[in-house]
Amino acid sequence: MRIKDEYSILKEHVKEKGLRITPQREVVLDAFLGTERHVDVESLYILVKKRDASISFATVYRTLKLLCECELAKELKFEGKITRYEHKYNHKHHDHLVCAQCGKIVEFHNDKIEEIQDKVARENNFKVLNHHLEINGICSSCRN
Amino acid sequence: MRIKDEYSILKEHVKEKGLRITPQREVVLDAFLGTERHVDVESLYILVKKRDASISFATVYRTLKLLCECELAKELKFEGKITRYEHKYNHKHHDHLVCAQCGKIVEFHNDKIEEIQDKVARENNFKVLNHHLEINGICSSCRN
DNA sequence: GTATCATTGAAATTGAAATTCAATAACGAT
DNA sequence: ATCGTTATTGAATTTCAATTTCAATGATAC
Repeated sequence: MRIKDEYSILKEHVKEKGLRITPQREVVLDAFLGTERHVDVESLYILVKKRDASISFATVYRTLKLLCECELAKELKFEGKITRYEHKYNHKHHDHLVCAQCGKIVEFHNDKIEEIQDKVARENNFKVLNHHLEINGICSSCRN
Repeated sequence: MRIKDEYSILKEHVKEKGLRITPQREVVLDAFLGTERHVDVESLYILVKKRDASISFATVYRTLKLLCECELAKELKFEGKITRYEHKYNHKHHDHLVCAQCGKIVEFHNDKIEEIQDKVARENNFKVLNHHLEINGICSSCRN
């Protein structure tokens, strides 16, 4: 079985839901895949507009929802910030360091933290669905 | 120096800001201190109303803001949930387990996690301001 | 007592996000 | 290709939490 690309994943997902791939949805997908990570809806909307000015905010929202459903995208809600979306396909789980001043986002992963989280959940008889760890601070550039 | 009680802390804080303690603010403080933890604004408003029906939503919001400023309260923004407030005075830092089904909130603290977080931040040249760790899952009652 | 300034409640506003709706476009069956 | 069905679209509206405005009121310092 070959590795499915993002387009096929979305196609399959919408098919399963009895929906369709449309030119608009393709544009939103392309724009999303073409961005750097952690894009917000507003910025993505602007990028989408560059490719097709007739596409609405609503369609961007709706398509992002579809992308999240099929795990091409992941919604990120940092404290006090607006919702962002990052690429999820072919990306391992990770947490984030966020600079409170410039907004810079650094991804990190730590097995030990994951492990302890699972342990804590187990001790409290919780079945883990997901977790959110966000460290807010000031990055080195902003400290100079 | 004797331990200040919550009332004195608020009093001092508003004084510093050139503001005043008012009957309404006292009622909101009392209601907040009298609740269980993790109260949302709506619920607190209802509790406040029981003591003084003339107090408005705006005053509850404004007073909660004051309580957060002087660290009597802490704002909690769990993913996809409305803002909640917990008692902060005389309470150690902790993280939360949240049941996705019944909303139950369990507090926990783990030194090792804190330690690793600091290490990760240091490695990335971030000066930590705060962090937010939230584990979402299903509690034991909801699994039965 | 008076001038000053914080406080209040009601209502309006904000801002992000989601939804409604009539018009349109795509699909499957024939 | 044509038809009927059903998803999709963009514009506008709505939702919802949260905040702010504003005129009236109340407290404080002098």
